[in-house]
Amino acid sequence: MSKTDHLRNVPIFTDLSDSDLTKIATKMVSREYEKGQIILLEESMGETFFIITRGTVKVTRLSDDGREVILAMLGESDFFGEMSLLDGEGRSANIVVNENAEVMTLSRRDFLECLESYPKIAIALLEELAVRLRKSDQQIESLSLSDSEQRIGITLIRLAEEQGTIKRGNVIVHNLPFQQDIANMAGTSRETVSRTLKLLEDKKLVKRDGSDITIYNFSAFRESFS
Amino acid sequence: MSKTDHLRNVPIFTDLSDSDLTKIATKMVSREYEKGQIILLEESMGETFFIITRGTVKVTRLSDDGREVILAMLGESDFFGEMSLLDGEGRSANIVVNENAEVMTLSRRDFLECLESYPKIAIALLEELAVRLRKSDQQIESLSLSDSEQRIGITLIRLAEEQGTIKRGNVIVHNLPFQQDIANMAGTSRETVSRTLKLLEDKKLVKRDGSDITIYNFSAFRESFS
DNA sequence: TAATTTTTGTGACATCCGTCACAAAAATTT
DNA sequence: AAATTTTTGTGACGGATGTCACAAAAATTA
Repeated sequence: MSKTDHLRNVPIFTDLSDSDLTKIATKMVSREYEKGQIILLEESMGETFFIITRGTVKVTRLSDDGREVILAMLGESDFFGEMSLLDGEGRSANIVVNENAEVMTLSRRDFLECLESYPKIAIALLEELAVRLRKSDQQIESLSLSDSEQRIGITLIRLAEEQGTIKRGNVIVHNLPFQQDIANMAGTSRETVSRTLKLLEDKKLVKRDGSDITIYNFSAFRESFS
Repeated sequence: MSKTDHLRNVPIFTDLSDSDLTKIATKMVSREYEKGQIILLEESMGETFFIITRGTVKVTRLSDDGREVILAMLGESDFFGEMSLLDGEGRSANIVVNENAEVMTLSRRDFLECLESYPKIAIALLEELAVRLRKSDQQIESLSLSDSEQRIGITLIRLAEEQGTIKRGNVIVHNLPFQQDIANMAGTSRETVSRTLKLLEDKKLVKRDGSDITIYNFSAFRESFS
């Protein structure tokens, strides 16, 4: 798959013509990272825009005492690094490689140039940020109002919507993150995740098989965790 | 204060020339709302962009059982309604008038037209959304990792940064929201807010006087609630 | 295969904090 | 000023859930 092809799959670039895509692609540099590597820390400051072409990463924040919050899991065609580029502030989150990843990078200069030359990109990016803001709002609500079972259910839904495959109304998520990561996404403890997953299985709402999980009757599942 | 003057204070419009501002101002309509009124519900869907010219509003989400989460408090020169306009989804939050408010509105059509005609607005709006996303991320972290005392402290900091006045290193916030609202911002209960405010006062970190509060040594205060 | 490390499961316990109840205080209305 | 409503303060209580401890299972390495 060529650089141009990868770009075409990225929401904020879909509106562009092939020739424009190619023009941008030539400015991008490919790079690989291994599981566990921290991508943004090495950069002195947010100076780069990244697009994931393979693998997955965690967007995290760390407290002083080492506890981790996972704000999002990103996969192929997702992008990150745009925030610091936009508002000039330093990084607000770390990016930790979850599954060996390949990314394409664009320098600050070139990124901002893109925004100015292609207004469509700016508008598409606005849409994307709006979507993310919406998701953040939902998460704030669920952290504020829901108990741990609901928050874990909602986390499963997020994972399913991002990387699940549908099969007759059920959704299968392969390679579910470790319980510790699910806990860090749901704002709870690893032990509670363990107990709750078992609970959901007892209720016949999900079925686990190794690192895969099947969510039965996904739309009903989503409904019940509103 | 004229419409144009109001516009000039709004971050996303500051880069524009006076003539451009006036052009936009003519398309805007002023409107008043009273305390307690819900602004967006009456609109069938997100079809309007709002700028606050007086008063304050709460951005909230409501659960089915009536509990409220306050995502933000907005005041003069802040704006809202842009999210639905950008991604076409329905409202994700309600706007409740906190203190009698006057707003200027722009129709969907005109708003999107602005974005296309003035790329500077689009880029400034991107910056603003980036800032909001950052704040959301911080809030998600604090809801995930902090205990109620810290969350309330952080909420006080948010309020102070938005509407506080500095006096020799201390910050005074006038018209502190009700404890119930602080609780809904901090993701805790009203009773816990009552007890915690007293605790902070006992620790000589703040001083209350009616509906005003003084935060002593604000930078140290902010530091200690990181 | 064996050894080691990582991940998961589960009991016991303590505690933070939400909820309920009601009184005091403050603000608002009559 | 009196009455009413709203907001705040505070005790008591229980339960959800974080933490600790350790075993079992699974994955990885030797």
